[in-house]
Amino acid sequence: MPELPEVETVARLIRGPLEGRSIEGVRVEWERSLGGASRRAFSRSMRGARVRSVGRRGKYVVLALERAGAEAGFVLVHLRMSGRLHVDAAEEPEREYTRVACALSGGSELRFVDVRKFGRFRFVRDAQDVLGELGPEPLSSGFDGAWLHAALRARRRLLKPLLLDQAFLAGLGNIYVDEALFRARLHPLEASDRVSAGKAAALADAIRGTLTEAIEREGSSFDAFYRTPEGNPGGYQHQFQVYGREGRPCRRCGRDVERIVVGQRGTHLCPRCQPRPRRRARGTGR
DNA sequence: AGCTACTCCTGGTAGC
DNA sequence: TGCTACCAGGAGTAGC
Repeated sequence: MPELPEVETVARLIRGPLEGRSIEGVRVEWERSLGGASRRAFSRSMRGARVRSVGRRGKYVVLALERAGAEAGFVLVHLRMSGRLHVDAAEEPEREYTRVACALSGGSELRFVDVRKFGRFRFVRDAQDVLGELGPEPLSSGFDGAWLHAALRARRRLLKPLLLDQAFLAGLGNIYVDEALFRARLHPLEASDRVSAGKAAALADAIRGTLTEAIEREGSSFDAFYRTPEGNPGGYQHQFQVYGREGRPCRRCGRDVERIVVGQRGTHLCPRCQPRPRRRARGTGR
């Protein structure tokens, strides 16, 4: 599933072919991919605009648009489970499951392909309306052990659901949360406000390290869905320590990796490296 | 405040 | 072989 490293890879690879191109026409095959806008309104907003820049915030690919050199809104693409972006020559055969396509100057086409239809290809006037709700970027300079420790203590939540909360920290999904918690030797059911400063620092390092290494390998292709815009699978799935490895030996200690369910999410951990938290004593705190 | 359950979707797969 | 039932999963929402 595309998380921060996959989205970063996509943004980097479509930047070259997209920046500076004008949008000459749009085709909408599945209207709900637009996230509420009508085909007509979407078309009107897009047609004639030029792609000024391509970036990423959290799990969003962000296209900044301009008209006559002035800001003209943004496209926010969320790939969710099965979304992909490709820039193809217009004469290339149609891709199966294409939901939205934008014809570009120079004879290419930006194609949003999404088997499961959960992804979104939205036009917004003000990107901050959406991106402003997100927590900090884990690879930004402001994210470190001290920040994380304070933020964890300000909440009373289970670690895993909190790290998946995009308003808390932007960009992590199911895979990288499991990998980062393993690396920091923290159990996913640990209470956020019981994580020590030292453990929080280890977790911050684990998050940054996992994401950085995954970006270097162009993300993870655990299932058939994620491919880079060039059609290649990522390579980080070969580095997984726990995700998808239930019943197989922990690479650190040899104990079988376990799979539990936390907040309706499949969750992978080594029961020896990540010991179960002690139950909070009744009446503690507050 | 934070938790659970449900919804959106479809290809793949387990079970019969 | 061919059918059905169920599953994964990010995020939004409702209800407790």
